[in-house]
Amino acid sequence: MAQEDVFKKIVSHCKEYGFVFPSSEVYDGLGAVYDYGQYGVELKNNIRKYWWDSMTLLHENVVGIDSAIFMHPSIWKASGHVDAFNDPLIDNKDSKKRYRADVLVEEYLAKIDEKIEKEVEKAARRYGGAFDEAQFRSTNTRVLEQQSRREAVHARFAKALNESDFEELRQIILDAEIVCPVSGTRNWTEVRQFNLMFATDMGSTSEGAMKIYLRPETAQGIFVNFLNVQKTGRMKIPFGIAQTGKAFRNEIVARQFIFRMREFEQMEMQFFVRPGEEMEWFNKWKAVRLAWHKALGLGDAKYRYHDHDKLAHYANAATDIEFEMPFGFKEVEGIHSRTDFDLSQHEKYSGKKMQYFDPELGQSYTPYVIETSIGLDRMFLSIISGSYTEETLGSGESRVVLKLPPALAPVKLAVLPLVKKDGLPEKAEDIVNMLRFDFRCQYDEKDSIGKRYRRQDAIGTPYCITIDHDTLNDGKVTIRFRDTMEQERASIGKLHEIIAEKVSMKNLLKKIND
RNA sequence: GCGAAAAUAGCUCAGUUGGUAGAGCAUAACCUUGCCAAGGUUAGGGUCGCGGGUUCGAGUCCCGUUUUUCGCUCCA
Repeated sequence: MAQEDVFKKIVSHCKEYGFVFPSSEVYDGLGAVYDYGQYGVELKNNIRKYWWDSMTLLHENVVGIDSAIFMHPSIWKASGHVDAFNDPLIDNKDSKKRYRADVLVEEYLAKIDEKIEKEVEKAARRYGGAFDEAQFRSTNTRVLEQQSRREAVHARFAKALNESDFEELRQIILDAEIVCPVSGTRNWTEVRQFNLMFATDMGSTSEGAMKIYLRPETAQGIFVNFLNVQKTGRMKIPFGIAQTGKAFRNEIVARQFIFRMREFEQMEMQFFVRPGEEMEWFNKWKAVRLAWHKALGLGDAKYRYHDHDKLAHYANAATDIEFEMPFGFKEVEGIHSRTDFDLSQHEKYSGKKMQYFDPELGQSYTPYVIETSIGLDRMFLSIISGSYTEETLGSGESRVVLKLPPALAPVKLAVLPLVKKDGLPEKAEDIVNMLRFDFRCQYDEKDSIGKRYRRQDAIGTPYCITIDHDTLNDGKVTIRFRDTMEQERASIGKLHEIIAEKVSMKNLLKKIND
């Protein structure tokens, strides 16, 4: 079966069985926004809990916070998002390629510089030792001509950028006769600005309103609370702050189901270390995070690291953990060594000191930061993708089963009376009432037992408990296992213990260290 | 954002040269069977994505639009 077909089936399955719905579907949907359904929300909550517990229970020096989505607008200036998320873009209509308009002009200026240098080199070779470079630069007509071209463009360019005058920016590109490197034509669109941050107004009157942004990442809420947590929690470096929450990006292209959404949830941990020790911690967290993924048991071969060659402005090392989705290996988590960039920026913009006094070293410094940042929705998609299985049974029939890690499954067990008479439903209800406080249970008496097993398979319920006529006499039930379809008899009194062992978050967490 | 394709019931799809909307599965009720789905009877569910146009008449032809998928592009 082709990979795209599998992906389509997964998307359909998510909708048909109440995991993920397109947002606002009755109004034709809203682009790249999705809602989680009755089973989706359980799975998502369980993934979040797995992450949260692994961070805050397994590491005594990692604590959590929950910062607000609204933050002071200056935070996004300090972080670089206001600049980086406001690129002026221009398309070439022939090649269909998109460029940053400012980069096109900068490249053009760099080319003129190259030409001038070539002229100088040529002249230097020709005149040998008697060459007076400064005089050549100030008198040679070709150099002067290039120089004046460069200066004219540069002056306009600086002004246009400063005033965010995109019409002028386009005019500069046209006047300079800059061509598309691919098509070689000058058939350009307008220069457009893509603001990747969502904005809204705080303050109820239009005059007093302040433009604020919906956070494009949760990390900054941790950085600006760094000292609050350090001081009130008596934290000593190295320590980490974890946070989960929604973030918002006005993506130009948002696609591939819940892989890239405009509203999404991040699970981030910023770990503060001594300067100079960052690579050691970077490597440690790389290993810890991969172990967390692998403990889910979806298959070690489905994960790989992808080290970044090109680093973001704040990082001195970065790697992704990629998962093999139906549409290829894709990033689900990023691990970045962010240096002291963020804390230094906030110190600069806020005017408040963001330093830590290290009693062991007897000195103050701005800590370096290792970030682990994982997309909860991407994690959800990777787990669904890795769990979705179509099987042909011995009888020639087929079944669709979500082989979810039991600790993450939305429903832990289904209680099924073999027939809906002779007191079996009543017995089943008793068992549900006994177990419902600890496990999400479902009771189902409709249709044949085989059909009910298939329904539970489709939502990934790891265990089915079946009550038959013998149960009324010997107090034993059948436990049917989702993945193997094998069955075993067990007494009702032991059910809690057996189920707990298999679905507990604790046992999943223990696997991380194995 | 550009290009291409698609959109009919919860899902998968059919629907003739334009003539008042169909199937299977799913769902609900009752009966029957009872350890790996698809026995019987009955019921609910669609303004054919939305808006305009052509026509006596549009699910079907034309235009626009929205959403989705694929490719490009972008990705802190």
